[in-house]
Amino acid sequence: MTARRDELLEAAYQFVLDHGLADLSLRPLAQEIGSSPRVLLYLFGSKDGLVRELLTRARRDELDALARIDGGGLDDVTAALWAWLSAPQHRRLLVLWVEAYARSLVDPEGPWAGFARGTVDDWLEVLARAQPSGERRTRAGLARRTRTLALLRGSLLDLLATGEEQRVGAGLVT
Amino acid sequence: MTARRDELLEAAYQFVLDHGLADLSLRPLAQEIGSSPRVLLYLFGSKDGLVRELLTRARRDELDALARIDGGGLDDVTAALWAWLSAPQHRRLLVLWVEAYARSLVDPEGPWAGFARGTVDDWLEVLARAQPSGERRTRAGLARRTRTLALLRGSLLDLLATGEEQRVGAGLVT
DNA sequence: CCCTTACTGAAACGACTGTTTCAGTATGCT
DNA sequence: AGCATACTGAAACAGTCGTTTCAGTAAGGG
Repeated sequence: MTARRDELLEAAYQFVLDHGLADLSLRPLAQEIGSSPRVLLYLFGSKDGLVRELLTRARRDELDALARIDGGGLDDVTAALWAWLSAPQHRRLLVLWVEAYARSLVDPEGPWAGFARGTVDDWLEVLARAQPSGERRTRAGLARRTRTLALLRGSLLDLLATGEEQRVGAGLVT
Repeated sequence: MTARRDELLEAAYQFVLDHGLADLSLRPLAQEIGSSPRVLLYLFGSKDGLVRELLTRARRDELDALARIDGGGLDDVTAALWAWLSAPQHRRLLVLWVEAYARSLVDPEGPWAGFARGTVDDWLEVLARAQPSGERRTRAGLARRTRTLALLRGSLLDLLATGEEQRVGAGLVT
């Protein structure tokens, strides 16, 4: 059911990937995706409801990518993750990701609540699965995947700001 | 001259540290700092002008901190930088920093234009000064400080989301 | 004393916001 | 046939936004 809802959510998601969340407002969005504010409110309850679903949608893209990565040790997984993070076709998603992350730091209320915290856990879990089960439960193992996560995300921030894939990539493998 | 201007900018800066940039609007801001929209517009030209100055003000705090750090090799400087980044009293500033960073990624127009790019350069330069002049100009040297920067910033993102200073700190020194 | 400079108050302007009200249509089940 | 369910359009609501207009005060130098 609610086929139209899914369809509009997908269209809105594409719109948000192009324009960001910060200045999102219902009338321009509705116009672009061939709908109306009235309908969006009917289907999603409120603007916050819509934004919540958009973030869930974005998280799904992220989790799908993470799920596709398996096998190999921590270094292999790190390389695979970086390949995904640095792919040009994912840039829009990752910028949206940074925006939502920032927003959830500033005010813990609202639709983005818990986004930053949740995404840390998602990624740490993926990295944990890449560790031998012996190392996984040690304090050193936790430290190592925390470090790996920091390295990946710091590199991502750099890449998104500068676009210098070569320099950033070289830093990662050093 | 324009003593009142400096005074109001400082007050507005404190306000923004508490409330973020995303929902900033003139009337509530003016009320809180004992001014009026009229005066803010007169002194700063426009809201964008005010935001520009606020970001410049934030960057000054950042650069002051960076300037106070000197001496020692790259590892010493990294430790000193992390001590500053992880200090609780800087958290508001760093959340504001992430917000401005994200915003400048989403739309390159507006007052935050170039913020992300500029801050990468600021930090890379500080790290470069911590490298022996021999290493500094090599490709490997660039890669190493790029990596260090990524590590610091990725750790910062983690810390701001989770507050788990111990785990994140352990990841950094591993 | 006058005139410039710095600053301020009150009110309005037009544009926009999320949301609501009231009205429908079209489809498909019973 | 009847009726519920899903969806939609147009218009209005009350509020906020950045900015402008018109008005003024207070201080300091010539």
